Amino acid sequence: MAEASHSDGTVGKAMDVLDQVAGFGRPVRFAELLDASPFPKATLYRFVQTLTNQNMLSYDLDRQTYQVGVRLVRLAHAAWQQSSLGPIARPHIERLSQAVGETVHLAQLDNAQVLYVDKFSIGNQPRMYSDAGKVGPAYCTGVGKAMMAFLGEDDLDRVIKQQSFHVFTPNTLSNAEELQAELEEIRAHGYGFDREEHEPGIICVALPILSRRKRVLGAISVTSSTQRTNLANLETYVDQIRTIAQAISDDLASWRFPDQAEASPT
Amino acid sequence: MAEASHSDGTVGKAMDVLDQVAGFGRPVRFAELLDASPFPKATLYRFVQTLTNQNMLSYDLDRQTYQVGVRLVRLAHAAWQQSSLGPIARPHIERLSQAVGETVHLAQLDNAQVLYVDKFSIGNQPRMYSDAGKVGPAYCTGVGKAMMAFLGEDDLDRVIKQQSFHVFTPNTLSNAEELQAELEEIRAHGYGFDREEHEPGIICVALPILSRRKRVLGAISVTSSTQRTNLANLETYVDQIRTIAQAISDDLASWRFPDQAEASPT
DNA sequence: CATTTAAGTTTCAAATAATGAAACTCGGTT
DNA sequence: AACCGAGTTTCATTATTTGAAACTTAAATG
Repeated sequence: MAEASHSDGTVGKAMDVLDQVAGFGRPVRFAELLDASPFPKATLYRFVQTLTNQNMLSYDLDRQTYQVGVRLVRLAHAAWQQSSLGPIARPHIERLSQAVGETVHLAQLDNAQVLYVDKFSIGNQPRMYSDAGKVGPAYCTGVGKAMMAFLGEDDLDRVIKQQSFHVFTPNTLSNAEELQAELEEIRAHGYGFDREEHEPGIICVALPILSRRKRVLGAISVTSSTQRTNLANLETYVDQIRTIAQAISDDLASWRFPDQAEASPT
Repeated sequence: MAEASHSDGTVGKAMDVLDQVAGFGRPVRFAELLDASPFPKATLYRFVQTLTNQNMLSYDLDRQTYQVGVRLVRLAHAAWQQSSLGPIARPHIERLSQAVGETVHLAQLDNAQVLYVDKFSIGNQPRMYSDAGKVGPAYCTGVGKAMMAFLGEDDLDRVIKQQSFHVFTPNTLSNAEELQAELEEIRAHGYGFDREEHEPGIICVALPILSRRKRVLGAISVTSSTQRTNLANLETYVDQIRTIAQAISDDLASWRFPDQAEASPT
């Protein structure tokens, strides 16, 4: 699952351990972590101790398992509010979702992955953290490709190198060349599709959210299923989505809070 | 705002820096951090660099400001799902909220503070991360007092020591003795109120969620305003809330995932 | 446009903290 | 009673962190 760079000393390593625990997605024993860890026993042990002290992990005495700690929820509250498009975009995507009668996703790039920052579904209430915070592959999602298409050359190269090109469906793009060609298309049209590339039956149309200086801030998609609709029909939403994307970008700029880097470092 | 223990080496210090940035609640310049930091310039500088590399912070090149990074949102997604009552409790509190027609909060203890893990309001859609992840004082909220009342003696002592006893309203309990007396009451009745102790006009009734072994897992409250209702009326919900609290506890136990420590460490 | 000042960045030897092999402890087996 | 595996601690070695000071911008001022 491609851990981050090992070049950041002790703190970087500790963050890798955090990721590792989060990756399990369930309470995990020390020995399980050890098996999957590049660190020797004593070293890993101390990391886990430290992180637990810090409430970044929590330890279940009875079951002797570690989990990601609640301190992160608190920090994430700040992160979502400060560092994401979430709070600014929310009213817009809500309006869009209601206008088109489909599910709308808002995503940003985190490392080389798509991070879903918000979602508005028709009908059911949004599921708090169970949707926001989710990550997915960039090379086979509408939002992922829409963002990649508008990255600068260096960033794009780095991001492409980090794609796994795992094949999920018959339509999944399976190598960098196919992806590059697709991105070229998207750049030309200004929008892109997900043609059941990640999940069978799930399609979407996506547009990037760009800053004034044409930096990639995020992306919005309108998602549906092949049962409900088709690509040609989704394409009719493009103008509406573009308007919303523009509105979000404008809001961001005027809320004195614009043009954040996201989608660059390391 | 009471940083964590300084006893955890490099990683602990780095986490303190994270908290500090999160505490600002807005993009912040290096110099601002430096002013408020115990660390010398070069040291703080390197921390901020490292955290930025790690995507725990993000840096806005144009404005030269730091913010909490999106990687935290990803981690929090895992934390909320794994380490909180959130996913298990959600259907229950939704049902409760609809039954009583009032806002329901779900909270856990994080350090000595109340951390709101979920919320269900009547009428309006929940505001994702803007509610979940919020923290508040324990000594003057219904959920806070309900949890404290059922802590073990050692834990309780530690938590009380960390309360600030800031006076928000004429009804705010302003010292440890008053609080102890109130907790005694709550222990006797099995539930507690917030009598406009935190915000004028806001009242609630709260019950703890206890594990089989009587450990404090969290708390639920039904919140309203003095305009809409009064304490006597809220009290009529106690049985319903108790049933829900019990149901959450049972679900937790059967989902093989129970009795986590939360509300102990440091 | 030369000068000052503040903010941010880099350096480097000394001080400190991290490292990990190995030894130890403690339940639970065989 | 010896064994085993999981978890924990030890300690000399090694590598990282530390922070005062020097340096580099970039902007404000005379």
